[in-house]
Amino acid sequence: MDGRRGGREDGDAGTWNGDPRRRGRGVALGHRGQPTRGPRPALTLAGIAGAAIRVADEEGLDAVSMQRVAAALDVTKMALYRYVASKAELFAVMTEIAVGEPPVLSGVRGGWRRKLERWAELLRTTWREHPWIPAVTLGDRLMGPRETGWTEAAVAALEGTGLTGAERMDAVSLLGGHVRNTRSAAGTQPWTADRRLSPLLADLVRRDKERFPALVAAIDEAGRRPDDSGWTFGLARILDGIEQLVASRSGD
Amino acid sequence: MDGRRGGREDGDAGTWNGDPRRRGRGVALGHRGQPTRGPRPALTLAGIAGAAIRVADEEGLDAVSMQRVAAALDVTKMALYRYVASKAELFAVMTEIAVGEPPVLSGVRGGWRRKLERWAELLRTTWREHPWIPAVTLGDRLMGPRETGWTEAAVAALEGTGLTGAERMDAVSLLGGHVRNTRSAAGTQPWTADRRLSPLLADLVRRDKERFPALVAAIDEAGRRPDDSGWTFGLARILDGIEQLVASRSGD
DNA sequence: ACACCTAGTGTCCCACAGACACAGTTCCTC
DNA sequence: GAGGAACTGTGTCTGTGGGACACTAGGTGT
Repeated sequence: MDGRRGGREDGDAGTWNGDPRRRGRGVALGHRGQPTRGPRPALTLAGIAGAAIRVADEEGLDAVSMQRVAAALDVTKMALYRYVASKAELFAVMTEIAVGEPPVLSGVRGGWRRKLERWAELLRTTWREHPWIPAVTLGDRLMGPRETGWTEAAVAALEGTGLTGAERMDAVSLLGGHVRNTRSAAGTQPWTADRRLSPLLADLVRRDKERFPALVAAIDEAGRRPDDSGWTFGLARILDGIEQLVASRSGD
Repeated sequence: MDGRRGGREDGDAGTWNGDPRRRGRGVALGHRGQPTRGPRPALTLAGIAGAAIRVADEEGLDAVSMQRVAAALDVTKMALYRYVASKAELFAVMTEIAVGEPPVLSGVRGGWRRKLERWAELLRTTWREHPWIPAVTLGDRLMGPRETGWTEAAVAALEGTGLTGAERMDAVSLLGGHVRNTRSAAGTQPWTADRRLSPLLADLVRRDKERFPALVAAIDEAGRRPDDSGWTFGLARILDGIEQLVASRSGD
């Protein structure tokens, strides 16, 4: 089953050169600079990444081993190293493909706020389909052009607001960070743990009522809330904050 | 060197029972419920966690292997499993110890905003000393009592603001998330990569000026900025947003 | 003195990332 | 058309990691 090779998960993802200190040949996400000498490649970078993405989506990031991905393509693990210099690079390519083409916000009416709102929602949707993205995009790494394209779109939406360049970038960072947090923070806060994890922490909190009185009060008062409560709340707060800054700028 | 055992990194961290489905004996972060039968333990949970924390602080989280930690304590790797059920549990104990005692904000004058500001700064400081914490506190997991105590402190600061219980929790989540992001997002955004990583991405962005015009403009206008620019910006925006909500509530 | 519990050890297994040499392909050049 | 040259996928090997399990040595109750 699923023994198909390659897999055209994606047609053209631009010029993504992976780790250039290792591979001089023009490596792109598909056909590009094919050397004309040896046997034809049985795989494509996009196909490999696609298989890896499928594994990650279905079984989690930890299930993504070179072995596993290779098996899904009916190849040996070492074959993958012809396309990818390391597992880290595989993750990079996976990310670049999974984030998809950056959105076009010019069609969104209503000024920067509506545009950013839309941008954040789209990003959130994309990341929801690939829950492993937050974990992979953590720490020092290279960003691919599509990923950069997402940032570009958001920064562009803030042009003409009177914010400085640094402020525009910080604002986008802030918003993107919120998406990341609400996508990856399951269980990080006690109430989310309360909702989905063992009742252990809830026990701890409730048993030590005198130790966490404010928390107990808040939890009891909150009751059942929708899953995306933190998302909408934070989004509104952040945009309100930015709006206030924008207003103060145009008030000069 | 550093062959000292135990290590009293921490005196009393409360009742942290790790994974209770596995260990019935009263395991605390130090002396507690010592059985009186066999040979004296050569180690303590706190000592082990302390050694692991030291490794993580100095060489990064990836350097924390059972072998490595055991070696630092002059013990076999398997000896650690007498104190810890799994590596995940070791991480949990490390975190619980590393976050430290939650702050007391009652001494902070100036209302909830100043309190939260202080809270966030303290959290940030703590996390700065242990840069691995964001990575470890990601995903589903249990929160220890001290960690919960941090949340408690922040939620308590919001009492009397007119916010609902859910809003109080969401606000704290939002703030904590911001700390997490500005602590772990190095290289996640193109300009931070620009600053500290290879010039590769900067090249990409600049070479494709026509592809990322808004980004180029923002970067050029921003120039050199302090490292914590994103931090202070986001903090101010978030607090402004919360303040607006608080105001609207008291205006009812 | 003996039994019983307990702590650290030694040995084993499996999964994983990656190095490296090799064999089979395909085209370019003489 | 015959050899390379260049290249792709394979087989094999090493090192490192987490963890299971049986065992030995140490200490305390009866």
